Amino acid sequence: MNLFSEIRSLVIASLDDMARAGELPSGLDTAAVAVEPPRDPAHGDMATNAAMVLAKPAGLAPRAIAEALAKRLAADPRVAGAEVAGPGFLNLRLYPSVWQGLVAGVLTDGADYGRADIGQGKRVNVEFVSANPTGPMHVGHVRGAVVGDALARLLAFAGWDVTREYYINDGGAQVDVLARSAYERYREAHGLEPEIREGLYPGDYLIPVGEALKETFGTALLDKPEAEWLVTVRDFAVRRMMEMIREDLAQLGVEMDVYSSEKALYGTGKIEAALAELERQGLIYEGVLEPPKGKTLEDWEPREQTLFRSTAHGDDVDRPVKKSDGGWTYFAPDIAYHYDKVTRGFDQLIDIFGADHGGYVKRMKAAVSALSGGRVPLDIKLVQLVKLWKNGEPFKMSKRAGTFVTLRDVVDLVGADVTRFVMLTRKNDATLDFDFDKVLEQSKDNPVFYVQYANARINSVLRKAREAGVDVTDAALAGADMAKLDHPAELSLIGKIAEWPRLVEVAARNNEPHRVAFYLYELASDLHGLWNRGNDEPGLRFIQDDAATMQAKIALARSVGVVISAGLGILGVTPVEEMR
RNA sequence: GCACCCGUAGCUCAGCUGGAUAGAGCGCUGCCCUCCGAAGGCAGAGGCCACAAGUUCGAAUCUUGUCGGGUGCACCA
Repeated sequence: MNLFSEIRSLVIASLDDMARAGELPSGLDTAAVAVEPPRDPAHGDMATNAAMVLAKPAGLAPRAIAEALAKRLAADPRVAGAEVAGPGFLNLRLYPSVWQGLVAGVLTDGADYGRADIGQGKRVNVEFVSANPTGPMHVGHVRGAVVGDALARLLAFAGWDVTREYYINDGGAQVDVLARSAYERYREAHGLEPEIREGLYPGDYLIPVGEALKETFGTALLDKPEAEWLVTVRDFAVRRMMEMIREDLAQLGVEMDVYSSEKALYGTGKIEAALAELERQGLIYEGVLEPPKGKTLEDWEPREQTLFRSTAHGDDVDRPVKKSDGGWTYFAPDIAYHYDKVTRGFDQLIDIFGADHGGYVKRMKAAVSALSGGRVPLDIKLVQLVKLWKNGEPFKMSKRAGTFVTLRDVVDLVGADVTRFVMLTRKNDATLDFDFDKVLEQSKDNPVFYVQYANARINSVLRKAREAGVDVTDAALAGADMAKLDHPAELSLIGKIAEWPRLVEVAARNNEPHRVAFYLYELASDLHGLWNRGNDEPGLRFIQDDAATMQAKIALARSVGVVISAGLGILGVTPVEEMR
């Protein structure tokens, strides 16, 4: 059930007819022909730009095409009117019965209403969070986690085969720091004074790791040189951190399909294989980089390094893949990891990065472009900072971690549903203010509440109707006499419902789950608006004396509920039945 | 110095991958509130879409430049 695409099909078919009749040249590209809801309701129900898009390739005046197209469209039983307007817009009005029929369609489709197949089953890999396994997740990670997960749900709803993936950075120096920090806690567990030197991780969350080390290894690791315990303690601590992170993610309702390890790339030939592929393409060479201009590097000295010619794929400078001591740079395993994703057969890759990694985008895209021969597009979404506020002041400190606010701090204070919704009330590249007081406020300017409240109201009238003896199952409601929904305010609400499938497609095509949150707010607003009008105009209330009328009104309310549930499902938010 | 992101109402932000008279919430002004479900409702004022050129039937949206804010810039992930 997608009214806009149905009418678009009608427009395309009519254009084909015109071509056959010689009114248009044949073989015109109609890809840019759109059927959209007009901003101004006075412009009818739907507008198409067909005439303007085709005017130039057809060599005809837009208004001439529009006139001819209007004539054909007007012959369709769904079309009540087709008028040419402005520079060549074609405004369509549909018979109310078409809109009314949509309500039944929504109730029949149920949770599948709005589901799209623009992904055509293509395999997409969404990599997100990928927090270092050195501590609990903090707010900075939360937004990335929510955006990534909601995007994954959105793409699945739009017809992609989605894999959610977490890349564990367990191969670098920071996990050695973790090991040393955990070792001090291990000593502490044995009653020794821990030395949390500068540069180690001071958080309390390592205390239980120290205890666990003591339980597992007893005194065996005490008073030994670092070389003897480092690997053991590191692997142990990383495993514990990943367990903790999984629990953190579970608190948010995020579940990964795949965890990939950076460490697992070393010594397995995977890095060498990825580099060999680049080498084969002549993209690896020994060279010396220019020092960055305008930035003073006191210890700069020209050095010959192994470089990846990323400039051949759109980067600004070539990037080193080997350090001067011969070891891999951090970029090398990342190349290998993305090569791995490519070879696993994904048609499309998406990375969610923090905004501070913006400088990393071009080189990563260059690598994927080279390694996939340009076949696999990589989209990188940068997620901006979240500023926390509480009692009108910036909220910075955590009881748990000492220096940063953790995911659990946030979820404990406001709950997972509120956290998720609020994280999606800005587009990903805009900074977001997260005010602990505001997000719990029960008012119109709190979108979470406003949308949930709409759903609660819908459930409320459903309950009342059920008590009044109306069969409120979707199947029964779908059979209601929708002709009763003839008020402009009701038809306008149906119009909003009709936009849902389009919204899903646009949001998915742009990888922008926040659009769903904004749409839900608008939909809720329209429902509340109709509800409020019912205060003055009893005829617009959902609860009616006449059973047949009530059934139709309830069907409308329920169809809004269907969309709210589907939309919240994409955001990963549970719809509430009642406001406490 | 270079790259990327951003600049839309007093404030916080949407804006459909180029469409018609640019929207929402807050704040402000004026009315209304014994109404299915309270946590308000209706209406109004408020804009050179940072600025300047360009592309075309048409630009907040695309291109270039300027200004302003943020982020990142061998051998740390």
